[in-house]
Amino acid sequence: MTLTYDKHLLPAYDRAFSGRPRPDPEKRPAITCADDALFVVAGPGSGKTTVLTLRILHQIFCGQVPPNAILATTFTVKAAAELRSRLLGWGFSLQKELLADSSIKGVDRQWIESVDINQVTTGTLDSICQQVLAEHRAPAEQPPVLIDQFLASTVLVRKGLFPGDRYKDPDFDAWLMRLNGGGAWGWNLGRRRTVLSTIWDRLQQDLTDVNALATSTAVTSGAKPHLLGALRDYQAELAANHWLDFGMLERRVLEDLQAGTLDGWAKRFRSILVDEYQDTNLLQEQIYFELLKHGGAGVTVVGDDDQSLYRFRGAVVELFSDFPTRLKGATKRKATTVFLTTNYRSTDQIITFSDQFIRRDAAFQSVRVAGKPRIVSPKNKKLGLPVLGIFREDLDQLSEAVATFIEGVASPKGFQLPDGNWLRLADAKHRGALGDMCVLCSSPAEFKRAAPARNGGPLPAPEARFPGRLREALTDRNISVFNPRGAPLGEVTCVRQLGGLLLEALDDRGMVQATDSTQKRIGPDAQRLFPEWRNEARVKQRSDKDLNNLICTWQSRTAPAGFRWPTSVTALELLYGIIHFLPEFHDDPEGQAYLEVFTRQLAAMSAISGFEGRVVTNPAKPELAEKSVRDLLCDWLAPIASDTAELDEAMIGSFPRDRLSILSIHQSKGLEFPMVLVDIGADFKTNHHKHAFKRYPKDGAMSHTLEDMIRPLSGLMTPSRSARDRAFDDLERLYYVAFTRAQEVLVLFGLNKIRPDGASIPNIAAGYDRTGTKHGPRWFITYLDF
DNA sequence: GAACAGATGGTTTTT
DNA sequence: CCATCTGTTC
Repeated sequence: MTLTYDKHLLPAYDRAFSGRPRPDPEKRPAITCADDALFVVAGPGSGKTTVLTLRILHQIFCGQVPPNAILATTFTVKAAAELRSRLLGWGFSLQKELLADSSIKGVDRQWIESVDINQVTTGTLDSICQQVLAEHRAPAEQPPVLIDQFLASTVLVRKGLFPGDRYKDPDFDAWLMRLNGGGAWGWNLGRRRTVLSTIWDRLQQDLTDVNALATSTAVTSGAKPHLLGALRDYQAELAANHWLDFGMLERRVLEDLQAGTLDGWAKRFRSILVDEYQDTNLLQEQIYFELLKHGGAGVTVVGDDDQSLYRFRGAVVELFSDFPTRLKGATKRKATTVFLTTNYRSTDQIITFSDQFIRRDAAFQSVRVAGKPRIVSPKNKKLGLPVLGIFREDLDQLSEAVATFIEGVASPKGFQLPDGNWLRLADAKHRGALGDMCVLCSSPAEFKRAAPARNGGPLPAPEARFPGRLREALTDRNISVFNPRGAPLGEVTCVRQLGGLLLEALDDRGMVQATDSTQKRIGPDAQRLFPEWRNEARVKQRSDKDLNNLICTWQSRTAPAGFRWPTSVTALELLYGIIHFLPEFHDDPEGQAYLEVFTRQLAAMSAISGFEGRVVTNPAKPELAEKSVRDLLCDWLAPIASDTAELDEAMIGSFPRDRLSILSIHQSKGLEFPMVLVDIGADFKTNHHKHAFKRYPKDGAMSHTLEDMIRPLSGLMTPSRSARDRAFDDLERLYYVAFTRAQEVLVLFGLNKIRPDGASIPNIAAGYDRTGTKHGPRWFITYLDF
């Protein structure tokens, strides 16, 4: 006898999670279907992770698939962690309950006892590829080293852009600038590097190479030699060091799979499951197909084409929508399609609004999965409130109004709606209500980029954007904001203090910082920020005697009596010495994330600096000592100041309940909140062409231009839709994701100029379609004009 | 409907 | 900084 879903798994589920409703029957085929290729199209809030988890557990417990023969991948680190914790949590509970079922006997019982859920392979495809290459290499082969973004960037600049002053070539520069889609404003070395590395990554993702680019007509003849030279030199430098960057990592795994050297690994899988498949690129698809060709594994892909947001990373949504055809072409298998359309997340009003939004634009419908049904509420639907709208004349009034609304909703009394009813969140008695809401913006940045100086005068102070104004307005109301991405790292107070203390301790009086050779390597941002950091450090030193002692000891490099100052000491030791006096770095979740930036960046720079992140003190050779400090300034602290080092999303575990979170729509993917406020146009004062791409694109952006350039050279056909159409598709998906994060209350806000019932500036999110027609679900927006 | 003065605003996402 | 948008005036 084998165990079944209905007789064993569901009863175990009931006992394990008493009170939680069973997964509805709609999910049954997706969980239990034994076909060897399953295509699950899962709308927002339809329980994607539940289905994936239960499908895996069903395969293990009922299908007796060994856990180590299962591979489950997702798209982001965060999603991977979530899937793993759900899988282990449910897996152990169900295992325990199945063992408590005395009707399960003999070999079945032995099987359940032998199961070790831990052995399921989960992770992002990148992390899995990294592991595979480390574990399965030929005995004599040198293991490839995966390099991070910082090192890759450094190599690209030093080996790609600098040699022969390539970046100064007018033709090459003009071509890069045009691809970037902007003018000369803010066009600096960092931007040039980003454009170049985007091209490089795209070549990998589309399974093309530099040589193919040589035949491209999209590269001007003046730019071509420099473009090819830069990319080839970068490639050669990585090869010489046995380095792999992110894109090459997956490429290597694909090549090894094709060559058969990873057969031992590939053949062990009996089931491969891929979450968020709508964001898969050609390279990743080919890895999955290659794995399937190697063994008899079944495949399950889950996703929603309407939520594909990562074109800039090479995602091609057609790989998802055409999955059955593409799978058949590659492996002769026939996929079974299952739609999950019941949304358990949101109220009926929000579901209807979102559904009308995504179906409103006729030109969008042809890129959606064929025959896709609309998302619907469950039978016992919660009607909920209408979608609310807060629109005001200017940024000042808007931030005040939104802050007043948030304060009201989070208060025990609540906020009175136009119909007289009071809106308050369940947890309003405590400040916990703030954790039940979030503000979604296309960018959480609190300040605009600084405008250029006038006539050589001082830099004007950067102007606040909506998130910054909202923070001010909420601070006045005694509500704090959680927005770790709101300011560049170098502008965050605790980062500035820590950075300044490190600078003071390492480089007393800025002797190293001021030397000429240093100025070449420390970028302008760091040049500007370092003195400010030092000032803040001195203020801190004056307030803490012990901290001051530590810094002074380092400055003089003298040990207490009876000890000798070491000739070489790691900067990590200094870092931990200092944060001992700065409690926010161990107590506060935001602080911990910032500390992690310092340690990660130090580790990264240690790999390329001859001093390995150490401080050398050698009176006989002062130039060595100086060089070791310079390396730390240039490759450790300067990247933090210039925002090259980035905050790791995974370090921000959960959002604090007592603060209002502000996040980008991309960051909100996969999350849900009882109340969501979406910025559909706090930035748009005029119908300005410069921000048209954020609301009503004129034509494609860099990712679309790159697709047009590289896809004809790759195995993928040239895109059938225009760049402009693809830009619209992307924008509609973005707002669809934003709207469907809300469980109970959805609030749209912006300036009056984009107000849906009177908008004068074209804006996808306010009901326009790409032909210029304004549609509306606008009749059921309730405007809050208090 | 042209010409002018004053305002406006600058891409964003990740392994 | 500087191209382009908006509103006003002729």
